Amino acid sequence: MGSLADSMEDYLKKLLSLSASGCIDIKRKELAGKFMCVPSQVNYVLETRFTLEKGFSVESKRGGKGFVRIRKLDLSAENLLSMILQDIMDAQMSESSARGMIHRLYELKYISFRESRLMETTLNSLQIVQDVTLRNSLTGLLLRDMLLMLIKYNF
Amino acid sequence: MGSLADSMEDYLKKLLSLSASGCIDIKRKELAGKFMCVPSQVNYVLETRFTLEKGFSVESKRGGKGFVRIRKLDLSAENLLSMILQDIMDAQMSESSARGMIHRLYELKYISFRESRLMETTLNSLQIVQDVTLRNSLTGLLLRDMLLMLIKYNF
DNA sequence: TTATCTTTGACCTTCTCTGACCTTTACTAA
DNA sequence: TTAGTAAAGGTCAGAGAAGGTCAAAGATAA
Repeated sequence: MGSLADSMEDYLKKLLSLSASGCIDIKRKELAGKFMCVPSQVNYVLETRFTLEKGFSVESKRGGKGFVRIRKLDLSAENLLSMILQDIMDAQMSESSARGMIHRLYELKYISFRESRLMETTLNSLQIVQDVTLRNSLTGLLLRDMLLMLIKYNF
Repeated sequence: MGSLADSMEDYLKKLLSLSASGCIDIKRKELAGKFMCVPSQVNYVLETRFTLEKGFSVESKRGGKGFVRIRKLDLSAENLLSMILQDIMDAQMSESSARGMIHRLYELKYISFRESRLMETTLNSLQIVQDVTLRNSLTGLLLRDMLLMLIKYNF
């Protein structure tokens, strides 16, 4: 069976999916109690599973009436396009930002899972290019062209 | 008589064939214990017998509640992808034959139109690689990895 | 005998989980 | 008001639990 962290992740995601607003408030200590672990374990789960990268935002308040609020972000199309535009404008497209972009495109359902894997596979294969400069330009070029293609054939 | 590696291979393949999902999770240390060998021997078996080329995918997670997951991929003979795979397994590939292959895959409905465009875009971008040998190896590698990916994430 | 395949073991990296200690906030008694 | 206190939540380093790597030694096959 999965780790405690995994179950806690599942539990929170289930709560989130059941909530109409895509937002839940929890008590750190209560949650820890329910899972019979130390409160800081909750932070561990939040830091590893509910990151911005993964499409969540977490805010909290300390002290009496404190809480931890978890939100499922739904990135708007405008946000995404502006981000991508920026990435493309920046001449240098690092491999990691390329991967981030691919992931976001998938999350937003602009590309299918297979398409995202196809794009990532390309990045992987490029790793055998020794010349870093060549590899980086290839990465940028590839992402750009793929995006243009996707846009052309109707996003 | 067979080596330890051979028996371990047989054992794992039997487990796989008994599993309805074609997927098993094992504990590296436990398996090593069962065969009275060091844990790294398990890695040796996985690396030599359960490769992507041989139709398996292996993923794992470290740390507490870690695991090694072995999947049997569909590489059956009637699978066109696997036949194509044989052709290009270790060879270089010219751009034109790569394009032909992509087109065939599309015609046979193994890939969508967008997917075919994505793959072709990659070939286009590779054109900036001057060194023909490098370019052809990259082309072969890319096609191969893309096919393996398509097989891995199964239809 | 040489080349290839197996096996081992020392050392490494990643992931989880815990506990001690810190900071912030609401409330309340002076 | 203000100072103090209790009740949250936050941080961080370290321990423990997997799995991974690599090179060298030991077998086997050609």
